[in-house]
Amino acid sequence: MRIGELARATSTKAETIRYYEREGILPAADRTDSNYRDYSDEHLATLTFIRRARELGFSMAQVRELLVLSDRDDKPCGDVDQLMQRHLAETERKIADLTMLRDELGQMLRACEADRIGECRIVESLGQPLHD
Amino acid sequence: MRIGELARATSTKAETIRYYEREGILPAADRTDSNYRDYSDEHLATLTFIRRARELGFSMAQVRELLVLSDRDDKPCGDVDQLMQRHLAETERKIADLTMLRDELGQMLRACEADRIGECRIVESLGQPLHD
DNA sequence: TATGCACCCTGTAGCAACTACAAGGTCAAG
DNA sequence: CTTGACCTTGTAGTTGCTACAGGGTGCATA
Repeated sequence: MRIGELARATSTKAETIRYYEREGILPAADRTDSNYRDYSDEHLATLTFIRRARELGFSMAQVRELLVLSDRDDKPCGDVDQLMQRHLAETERKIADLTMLRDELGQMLRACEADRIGECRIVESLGQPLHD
Repeated sequence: MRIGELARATSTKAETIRYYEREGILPAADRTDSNYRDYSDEHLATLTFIRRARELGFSMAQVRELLVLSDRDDKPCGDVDQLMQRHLAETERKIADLTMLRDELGQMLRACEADRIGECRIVESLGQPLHD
């Protein structure tokens, strides 16, 4: 299949596919006589894998690792599992951070509401020093 | 104060401060005879504001807006409030996304656990097509 | 006075992970 | 034979910094 078809099949832009090839994350495709890229079903599977992992928040470097691990038949589970665990922990940290952030934003907005008669306090509260 | 002192006072790298100046987000400082930047307390207040807003997840463009709004004395509250509301909503969306992600990662890991005797299923489940 | 060291200056290039052109080649339909 | 959709390469832009390189300044100490 040509790059456009692969792009549609994986909800990926053709430019992104070429970028993955340049980065060595997706193997280069065969070429037709007119120099068009000609992808196989294996390419489709690999790109699907890459996009799914990216969608799950894995970095390109992590996707690279996952691809190497998924290629090995000998007990890859331990390594993959570890990568997933680490990623899960990081995701939970992000959620916690964003939740604190949300609470802080909510507080600021409520402070503003409560202060309708007087002055808006949002701007002032943004001027408070950082809490390291 | 010189750039290093301002940097320490705001937990910001000097390079970042110069970057903010280049971007026009922090006003240029006076210069000493030896061409060193010489910052005022107002600069300190503005940079504190910027860093706090960035820490709260506002983009540079949003910080720019906030700075303009916070400079106006005439009822800026409505506009600031709206910006905050939008940012809050976006933050909540991100939390929801990450929570789904976390659940999915957790499921994959459990599938792997349950399958110790057989084969690891993480790699396969990563190969599933994307859910648009 | 010399020297060392911390600090400052400008300018440029790099990071992640794409995205968006520009300028041109290919192919099938009408 | 032309139109339009597709493909090619190469380069530059995005966001928010960060990291040099290669030089100048300011102050304490030997």
